[in-house]
Amino acid sequence: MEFLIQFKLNDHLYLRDPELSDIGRSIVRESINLIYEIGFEKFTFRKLALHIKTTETTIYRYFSSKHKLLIYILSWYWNYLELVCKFQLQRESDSKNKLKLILEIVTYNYPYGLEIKGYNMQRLHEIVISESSKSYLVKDVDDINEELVFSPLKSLCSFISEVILEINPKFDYPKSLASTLIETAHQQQFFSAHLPSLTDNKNKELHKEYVLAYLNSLAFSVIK
Amino acid sequence: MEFLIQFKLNDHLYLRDPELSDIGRSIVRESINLIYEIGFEKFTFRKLALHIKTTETTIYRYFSSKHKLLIYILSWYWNYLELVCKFQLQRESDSKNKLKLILEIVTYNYPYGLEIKGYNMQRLHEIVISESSKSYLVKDVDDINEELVFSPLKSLCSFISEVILEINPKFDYPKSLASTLIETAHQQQFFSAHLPSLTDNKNKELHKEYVLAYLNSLAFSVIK
DNA sequence: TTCTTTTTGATAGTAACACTATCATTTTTA
DNA sequence: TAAAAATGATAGTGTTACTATCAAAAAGAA
Repeated sequence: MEFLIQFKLNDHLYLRDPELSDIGRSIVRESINLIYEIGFEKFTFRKLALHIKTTETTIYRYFSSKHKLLIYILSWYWNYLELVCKFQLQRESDSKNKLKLILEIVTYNYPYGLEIKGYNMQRLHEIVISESSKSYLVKDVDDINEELVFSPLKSLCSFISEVILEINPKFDYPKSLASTLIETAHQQQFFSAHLPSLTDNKNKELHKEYVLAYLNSLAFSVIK
Repeated sequence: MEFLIQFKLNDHLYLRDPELSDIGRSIVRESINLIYEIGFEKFTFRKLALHIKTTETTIYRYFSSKHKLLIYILSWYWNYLELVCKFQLQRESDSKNKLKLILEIVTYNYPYGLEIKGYNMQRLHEIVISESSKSYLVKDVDDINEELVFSPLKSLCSFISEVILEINPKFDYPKSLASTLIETAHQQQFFSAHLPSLTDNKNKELHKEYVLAYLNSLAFSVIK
C-alpha cells in the first residue's frame, strides 16, 4: 500500500513543496514528532530548526507559518484516511459493514503500518485528536477556507455521508452526521483519556475500543 | 433572574477575585468583548489593558495568564447554563421535554437577557463556540484538571446525563452523549457558519435553528 | 568541466508577546 | 488618621514570529 501514498496537497499550504526534498520531508516528519511531544502552542520553527539541524530561514522557505504547517499535516492525514477507507471498502458490499469499517478507521483502531513515508502514524493520530480543531477555529477561517485548504476534510466527510445515504437514503443529516462522527471520534478519545467523567468509560485504558463502541451505537441508531 | 447570578468560581482560576472590584469586573467584561472581536490567539493582556485604560501589571494581579482567564470566562458560562437549565426545567415534568429544553438552551436558541452582569451574552456564546475547546486541548490538561477548573463543564454534563437516564434508564452512554451534544451544538454552529459543506444546512443563515433540529433528531433516536 | 541557477546557511534585526520586578501613588478600611 | 491594600508607571528579560541580506554549497545544464 505504501507506494500509493502520494498526494498533491493544496499549493496554498506551502511556499515550496516539502515532498520534493530531503529537508522538506524532514520538516514534515520531525514537526509531527515535535508537535506530538510539546503540543502545538509550544511548538516553534526555532525549536524545529534546532531539532533537524537547519535554520528557521529554511523552514520559512517551505511554510509561511506554523499554522499552515499544521493544516498541511492534517490535510495529509485526511487524504490518507480517505484512501484507507476506499481501499478497505472495496472488499465490502454491505453498506452497514462499510460504515463499521469507516468508524474503525476514523477512531484509528486498526494495526496498519506504524510508519508511512517516515511519518509516525500513532503520533500523527494523537496530533489529530488534540490539535485538529485548532486548524479551523481561527478568526481568519473564512479567508483560508477560500484557499480550499480544508477540502481534504470536506472530501472525507462527503465520502462518509454517501455511505450513510446508502444505508438510509432518506436520512436528513448525512453530512452533519459524518462530521459529527469524525469529530466525536477524536473528542471522546481525548475526554476518555483526560476528562473521563465526560464519558462513560469505566476503564482507564482502551479509549479507542470504548469510543468505537459508542460511535457504532450512535451512528446506527441515528441512521436507522 | 439577574439576582441569582453569583457563582463562586474555582480559586485556581484567578489570583484576585475579579467579581470583587470594578476593575476586576471590567477585565472580565471587556475580555469577552475583545476576544469576541479579535479571537483568542490575537488577544493579549496588553491590548486588554489599553482597552480598559489600566495596565498589564494590574491584569496580571487578577489572572496569571490569558489561558486561565479564558477558562474563567467559560466556567462562568457553564455555571450560568446549568442554572438556566435548572430554572427552566422546574416547569417541566416530562423527561423528553426536559431534554428538548436543554438542547435549546445549549444551542443558545432563546431570547434571554442580552446582557447579564454587563456581560454581552451573544458574544460570550460566540466565544464558547470558537474558543471553548482551546481551554482543554493543551498539553498540561491533566495538571490543570487536577485543580478542578473543569468542574462546571463536568457538572453541566452530569446534569444532562441524568435527564437522559430519566428518558431511558438503560441507555449505556449518558455522559458521552451529553458531552457530545454540548460539543456538537457548538461545532455544528461553527461549521454551518464557516464550513457549511460539513453540514446539511441549505440555508446560509439560521444556523441555530438548523443545529437544534439536528441535535433533536440525533438525541432522541439514540436514546430511543 | 565550467557556468548558472537553485537551495541552504549564517547573521542580524524588528515588533510584539508573556511575563516579572520595583517603587511610588492612590484608594480603601480599620 | 494611620495602616493596609490596590493600582499605576516604568523597566527589563527571554521568546516568538517573522523579514532581509548576503555568502556558501549543491544541483543541473552546456
